[in-house]
Amino acid sequence: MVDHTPPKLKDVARLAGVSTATVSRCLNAPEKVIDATRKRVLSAVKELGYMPNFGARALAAKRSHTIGAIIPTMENSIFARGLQAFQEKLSEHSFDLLVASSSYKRELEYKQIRSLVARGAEGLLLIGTERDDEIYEFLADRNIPYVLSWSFQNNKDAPYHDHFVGFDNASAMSEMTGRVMDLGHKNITMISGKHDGNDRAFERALGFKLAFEKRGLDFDASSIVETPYDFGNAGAACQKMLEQSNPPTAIICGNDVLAVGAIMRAQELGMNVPQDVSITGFDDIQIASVISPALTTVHVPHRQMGHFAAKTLLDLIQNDEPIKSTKLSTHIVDRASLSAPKKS
Amino acid sequence: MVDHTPPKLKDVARLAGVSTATVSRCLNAPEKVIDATRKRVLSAVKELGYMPNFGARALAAKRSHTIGAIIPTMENSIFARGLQAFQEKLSEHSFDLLVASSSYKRELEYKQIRSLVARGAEGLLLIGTERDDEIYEFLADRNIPYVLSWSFQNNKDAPYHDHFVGFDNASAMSEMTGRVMDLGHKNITMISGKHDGNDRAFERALGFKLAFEKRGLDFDASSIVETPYDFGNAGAACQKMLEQSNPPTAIICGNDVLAVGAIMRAQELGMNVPQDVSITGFDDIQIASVISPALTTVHVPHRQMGHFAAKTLLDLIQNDEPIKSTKLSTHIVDRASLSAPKKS
DNA sequence: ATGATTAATGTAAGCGCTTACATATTCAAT
DNA sequence: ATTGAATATGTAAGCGCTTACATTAATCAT
Repeated sequence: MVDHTPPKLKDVARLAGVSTATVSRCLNAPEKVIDATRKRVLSAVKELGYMPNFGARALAAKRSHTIGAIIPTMENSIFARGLQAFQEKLSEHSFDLLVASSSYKRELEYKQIRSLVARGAEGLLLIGTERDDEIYEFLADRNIPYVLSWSFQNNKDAPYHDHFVGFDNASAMSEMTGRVMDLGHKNITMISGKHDGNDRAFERALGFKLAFEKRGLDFDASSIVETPYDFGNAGAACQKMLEQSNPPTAIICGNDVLAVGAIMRAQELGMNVPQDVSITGFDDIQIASVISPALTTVHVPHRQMGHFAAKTLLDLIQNDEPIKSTKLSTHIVDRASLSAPKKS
Repeated sequence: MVDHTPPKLKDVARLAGVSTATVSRCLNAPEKVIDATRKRVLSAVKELGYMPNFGARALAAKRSHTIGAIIPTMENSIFARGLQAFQEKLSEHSFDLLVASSSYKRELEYKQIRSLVARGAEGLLLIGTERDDEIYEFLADRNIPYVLSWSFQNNKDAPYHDHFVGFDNASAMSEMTGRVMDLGHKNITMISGKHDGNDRAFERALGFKLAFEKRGLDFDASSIVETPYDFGNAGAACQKMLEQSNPPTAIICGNDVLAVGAIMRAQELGMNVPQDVSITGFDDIQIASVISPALTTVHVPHRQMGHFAAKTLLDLIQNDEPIKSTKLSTHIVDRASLSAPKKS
């Protein structure tokens, strides 16, 4: 029968003939231990297959080497990619990643924030800004660093305004809308993701509106329709728009999934994209280049965002650097789903 | 200045006028405490905003309420979906999820397995079987439950043969290959993912071969080419096959990403899929239904797998049920990329 | 050589919980 | 009332580490 209790610090100390303090130092501050003893200790560690107990270590040192992330869902590839990059960077610095998903539910997110903090997360990655002040106060009270990602806002009054590692959804969408207008489209509508609890969706819709205002054009609020994040709903929204008496010549979508849903439906309805109707996306995920016609969309540097977010958090925790937002840039990827409207 | 040290169990006890033991019981075994006191304690907890310290709790109770998952990468949507489902189920049972990604690197995976165990993971989700016995021994030694997912094998000698929650890659692929043969294809090749460290890829290739053997057909090993997991490489492999003197009428791909890469390249080369060449996939991810022609592929119940894996692990940990494999079933989704070969 | 510094190691006091065990309280049955 | 079992609560000993402080060894200037 094998011994089922893992070796402890004390066992290592005994085998190496030193005190537990010395073993601990070997592991956490090797420079404080003379070469000869360190070698002895390390070989004892190896011989016993010793691994420090996390709970004990966290308790004694008040450090967990853990960072938490709460994302709406991993199934959305934009988050998955960012999270992957985030984790890679953390791993480089031997931090572990605790993941929770909120399914876009506000209360669930709060619960999870609290839970991760209670679990000793030394920092948090959060998506967007839509949450009660209470939560930001909680984080501030406990002195827990956090970054807000996939967003960027300039509201200097907000308690979190310097915590962004993201991009400006509104101006990116405004730029895309401007591009569409420049091609001569006059009748443009938008299929937007649900705004509730999702400031990215809201900001993108805002950007759409901004483009009209910037050019002094009339903006009709009913040109935006909100719909859940999937092909079917986007398709339905698209069909409704196309079947109006005065159908749009361009439909701007809040993200690539909606855009793909729209394209597929438009094609099912016998329309030609982009000749009959142009359709644009946002995010530049894999399907954007697979769909035919390939999707003209806004490229978002998801991986870069994950890396930066990790770096920022690590700097805050390890080097005590002050928090500071960083704004990443997006750009439009020209593909085939957007063209000038046909003359008629 | 606000108080920066969080409240402790002792503070709650003092405020409620009870001992720390009673508070602890209120939180962990409420039925052992009389209603009146429990109410008093809970209101004290709320008033102070108390949350138990994870490290201390883990240390004292020798329980972490944490399960670890090591997946090749979250960027692959098949894993992301499964992981999401896995996490949801864990969350229902108030277990937290610790995630690490191995980037398909064996040594990295070992390191992470050890690290997660040291962090007190009470169970582990692992992908596939390709690893040294040493690791399985380590897990057995420490008595750490684990499940192997995305695979299913019947090798009764393997130390892990009863730890599967997955599906049989080989027979699923054999079935798909059979389907292609039934349509009359004689010259069939396969684009496979890299086998090294990836038993799923290996098993799928094996299934391809099995289909030939099952029908007593000659199998030419050179009909399978291994290629990295991306559009470009799949496209290159596809092109090479198509430019042979005797090109295949059907190309079976080890997964949907490879299949999509192949389809796109075939179309670029001016070929018509499926008239000139049929192409099939495996996994049934989102792009499979977006690509044109829509991909005929093997549907894998990724979410179901995640749920089951979580359930299995939870049963092992909480109810001490014995480990037992469960085999999920896959099925072929008929879409447009596969048809009979054209007469010539 | 000698005391003063500095470097290496040891001693032991927690970190904030859980839980076995001891004690106090309740309550049914005599 | 009295006893005893059952129930509720309290006491205090760890859990396995880190680290301030004490001690000892090594180094150095004089």
